[in-house]
Amino acid sequence: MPRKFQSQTKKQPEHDVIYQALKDMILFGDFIPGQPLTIMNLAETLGASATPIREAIRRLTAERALETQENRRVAVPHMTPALLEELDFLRLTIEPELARRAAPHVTPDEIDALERHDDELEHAINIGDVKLYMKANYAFHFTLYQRAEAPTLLKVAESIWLQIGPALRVGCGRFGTAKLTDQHVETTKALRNGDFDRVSTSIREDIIQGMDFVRHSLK
Amino acid sequence: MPRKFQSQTKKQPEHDVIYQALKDMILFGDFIPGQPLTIMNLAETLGASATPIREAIRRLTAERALETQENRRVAVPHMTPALLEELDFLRLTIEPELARRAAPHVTPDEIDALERHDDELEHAINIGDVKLYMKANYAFHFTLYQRAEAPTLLKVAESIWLQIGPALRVGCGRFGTAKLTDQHVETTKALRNGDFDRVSTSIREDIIQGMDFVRHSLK
DNA sequence: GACGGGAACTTTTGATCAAAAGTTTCCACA
DNA sequence: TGTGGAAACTTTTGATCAAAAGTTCCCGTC
Repeated sequence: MPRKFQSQTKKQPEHDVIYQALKDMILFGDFIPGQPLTIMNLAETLGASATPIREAIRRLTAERALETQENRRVAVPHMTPALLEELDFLRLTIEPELARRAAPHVTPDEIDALERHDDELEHAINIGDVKLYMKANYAFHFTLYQRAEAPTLLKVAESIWLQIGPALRVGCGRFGTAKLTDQHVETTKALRNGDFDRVSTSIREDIIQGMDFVRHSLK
Repeated sequence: MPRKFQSQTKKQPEHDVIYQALKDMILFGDFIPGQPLTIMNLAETLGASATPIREAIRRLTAERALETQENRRVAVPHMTPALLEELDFLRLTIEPELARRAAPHVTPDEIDALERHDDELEHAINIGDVKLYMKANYAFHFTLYQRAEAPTLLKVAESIWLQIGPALRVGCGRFGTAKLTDQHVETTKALRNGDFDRVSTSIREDIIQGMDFVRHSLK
C-alpha cells in the first residue's frame, strides 16, 4: 500500500470518531448550556458501547468543552460573565496572533476558499440558518488559523470555541443571526493585499463583535 | 455526613487518581521526551486495569502532555524549536496576566507560603535535587496563579507546563540546577508592596530566564 | 546479502458485565 | 403535613476478554 494513501484507508478508532462527532455537536450548537449528557444515552444515540464514549468524554472534559460534576455526571458547562471575560481575553490574545502568523502562508487559492466560506456565511445569515452560520464561521476562522502552522496555539483556539459554541447558539436562537454583520470581507481583502497587520486587526474586530453578541445575549 | 466533609470522604474514581499521578510524573520529569508509554505497562506499574489508564491517557493527550502516534502508540512528545517558540509566546501572554490578576487577592499568609516554596527551591538548587527543584518551582507559580480565580487561563498554563516538564528535566540533567538563579524574591517583594505591575513583570522575567534555559539545553 | 511474505507475538481497542455510586420513590411514623 | 430511611432503580466505573491492529522475526527465494 503506498504510504500516501494510508491515512485514508487506515481505520480511525471508534473513540476518535465519537470524539469528532461530539466535538462538532458542541461546536455547532446541538447541545444547550447546562445540558446533561449520560454515557448510556450517548452510547445508544451514537450506536457505540460505553468504553469509547467515555474516552471521548474525557478528552472533551480536558478541553473544557464538557464538565464532570461532583456527582460524576457530565454536562455542557453554563456560560457565566466570569468565563466569558476569560474567553474574551484568550481569544483576543490568541486569534489575532494566529491570523498574523497564517497570513504570509495563505495562497490565492486558499483566499478563494475563505471567500466561499464567507459566501456561505452570508447565505446562512440571509436565510436565518443558525447551524449553517456557525459551521461557515468556524470554517472561515480555522482554515485561516490552520495556515499559521502553530498547532499548540490552534489547539487553544479550538478549546475556546468549544466553550463558546453552546452559548453562541442560544444567542442566535434568541436574536437570530440578523444582528451579526459580516466582518470577514476586510480580512480577505487584507490577505489579498498582503497587509498582514490588517489581517490581524480585522480578526480582532471580528472577535470583539462576536463576543459582544454573546455578552449581550447572556443578559 | 455533613456536606462540608463530603469532598474529603467521597472516593475519587480510579481514572482520576491515575490522571493525577501521570500528570505529576510528566510535570516533574519522570519521563523523558520521546519516551513511549504502553497501556499494559502503565496498568501493571500503577496497579490498575486498562480502562482507567486509557481514560487518563486521553485526557493528557487532549492537554498535549502526551501524543498518540499514527500507530496508536502513546509517547511523551519531543521538544522542538517550533514548539518551544509557541510555548514561549503562550507563557508570556498567559502567565504574567495570571500573576497580575492573582496579586490583589494574595493574603500575607499566602505570601509566606510562597516564600516557603521559594526557600525549598533554593535548597533544591543548593543540593542539586532536580525533582525537588521542579516541584518547588511548580508550587510557587501555581499557588500564585491559583489566586487569579481564572480557571480557564489556569488550565492553559497547566497544559503549557506539562509540555515543558520533560524537556526542562533533561536540561537540568545536562547542566544541573546551578545555572538557575532564583527570580522569585522579586515577585514576593512586589506582592508585599502591593505593586501589582511589578508582580507581573517579575514573573515575565522569570519566564524569559526559564525558557532561555530550555532553549539553550535543546542545542 | 537483500527482499518478500507470513507466522508468532505484542498491544490497542471495544463490548460486556458485575460492583459501586448516586438518585428516586414511597411508605411508616411522628 | 412532613420527615427519615429503606428499597428500587439508574448511571458510572473498572475488570476482563476476544477481536483488530501493529510489530518482529524468521525463512525461502532471488
